[in-house]
Amino acid sequence: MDDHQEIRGPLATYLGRYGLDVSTAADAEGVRALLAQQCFDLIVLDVMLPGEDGLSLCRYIYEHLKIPVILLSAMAEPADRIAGLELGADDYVTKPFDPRELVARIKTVLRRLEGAAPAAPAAGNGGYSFDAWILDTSRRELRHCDGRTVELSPVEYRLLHVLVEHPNTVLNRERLLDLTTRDEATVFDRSIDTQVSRLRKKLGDDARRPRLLRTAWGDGYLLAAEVRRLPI
Amino acid sequence: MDDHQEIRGPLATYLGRYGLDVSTAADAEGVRALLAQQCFDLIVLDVMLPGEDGLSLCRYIYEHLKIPVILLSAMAEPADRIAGLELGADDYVTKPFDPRELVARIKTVLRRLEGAAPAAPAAGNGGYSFDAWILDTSRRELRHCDGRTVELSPVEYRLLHVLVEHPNTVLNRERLLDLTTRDEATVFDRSIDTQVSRLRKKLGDDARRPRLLRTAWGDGYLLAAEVRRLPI
DNA sequence: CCCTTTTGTCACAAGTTTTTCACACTTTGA
DNA sequence: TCAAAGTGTGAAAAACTTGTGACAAAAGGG
Repeated sequence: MDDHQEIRGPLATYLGRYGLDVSTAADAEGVRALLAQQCFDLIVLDVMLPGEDGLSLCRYIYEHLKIPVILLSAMAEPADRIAGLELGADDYVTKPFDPRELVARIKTVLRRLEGAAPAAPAAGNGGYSFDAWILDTSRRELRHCDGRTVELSPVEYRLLHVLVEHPNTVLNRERLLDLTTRDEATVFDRSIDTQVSRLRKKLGDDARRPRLLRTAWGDGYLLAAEVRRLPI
Repeated sequence: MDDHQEIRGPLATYLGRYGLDVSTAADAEGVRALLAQQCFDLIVLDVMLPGEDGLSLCRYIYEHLKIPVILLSAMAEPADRIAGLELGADDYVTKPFDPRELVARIKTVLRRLEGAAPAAPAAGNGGYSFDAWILDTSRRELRHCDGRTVELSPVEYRLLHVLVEHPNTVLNRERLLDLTTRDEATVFDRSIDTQVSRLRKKLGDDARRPRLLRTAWGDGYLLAAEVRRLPI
């Protein structure tokens, strides 16, 4: 996750040789896209990214995902390093550096984390990520991987929650209504359509050609996405 | 725990000023003596000690005591740092260094540990920090990071305390009432709304678009912030 | 290709829920 | 006992949600 291909490629290869499973991205947006798709144990992040600042991304990761971050930077003053560490980074390595030292520092961070492993299950159960979205079930909000959050009404939230718990599965209207409406108020089928429409709009899904919240003609709807449960 | 009195003294004083409780020792034997007497959260260790090597002491501490260690050393080659980290050190700082960076690294190591550990609940009565605020539980007051303090009424204080103990979690009115009212006086739900409104005003939160004390429509309220327990 | 069925969307209104306020009642401390 | 601060209450206002019906668009079947 460095901004220079010349560094990023070889570094990834090098880390891979140490038994680490590595993915790389060119900029903050790429990192967020990766984060939405899979879980990571640790993130190595260059402070100088094109576009969004590495530091702001670091803060986001610390606050929302709790994945350890090691910051990389060229010519960092002590003040820069302090700022990075106080933002939630777990280490700060200044370029140029010996790649073996980076490996050692990665392992040190991971070692500490494993040692103190049993993460408290108490505070909320994290959430789900799918496509470029994160449904944060403890905060009850929907966040895009670019950082913006989208407000969801109670029914929209419940609807998305149901969909996300049954991804790639057709859910008929009756089922969706049962799972969505709180009291057994008799509502007619079509109200779900409206809610789907509203949700699609918030997800940026085009109804003509929906990518995520697809229509199962004559049957119901389904969320077409790979959903991951997030720890936290 | 540095071998030079000229450094050790001032450094201890400096660290003390950051709210850290510090003991010092001149050599490995002194460290071992201290370790036998009391518990430490973290040890800062100079590699070049008279007598027993700092590295061997570090290994001992890692293997037997599991107390985090930050190694200090003058003119360390990457190979030295790697060796130190692989021996179980949690960080390795090369002299000369900015003392503020050392403080930042100490806090980072401690934070990493706290986050993973099951966090002792009762323990300290220090306080909590969230957003730009500090809730001082020993003084029962709310301070902004710009220095000004805000007076809280008893109920406001209890409400904020509850929220701060369950951050990023939706708490319904019933729950908030249970945790907020002292005696089981039957109070109706809506009184919480009033208190929330009053608290929001003091936190400078706009009710139209609350940033911190958010409304979970149809459910309750939640504090949307990263909360940290403060030591002291 | 046309007709029927199903779905998408919109504005609107009804219904809920929340916010805020003044006021009365209670507690606290001098 | 009195004043001052705190707190619950009810009501009114504001904000927001959500079902509905109408109509447009799309899909499927013959």
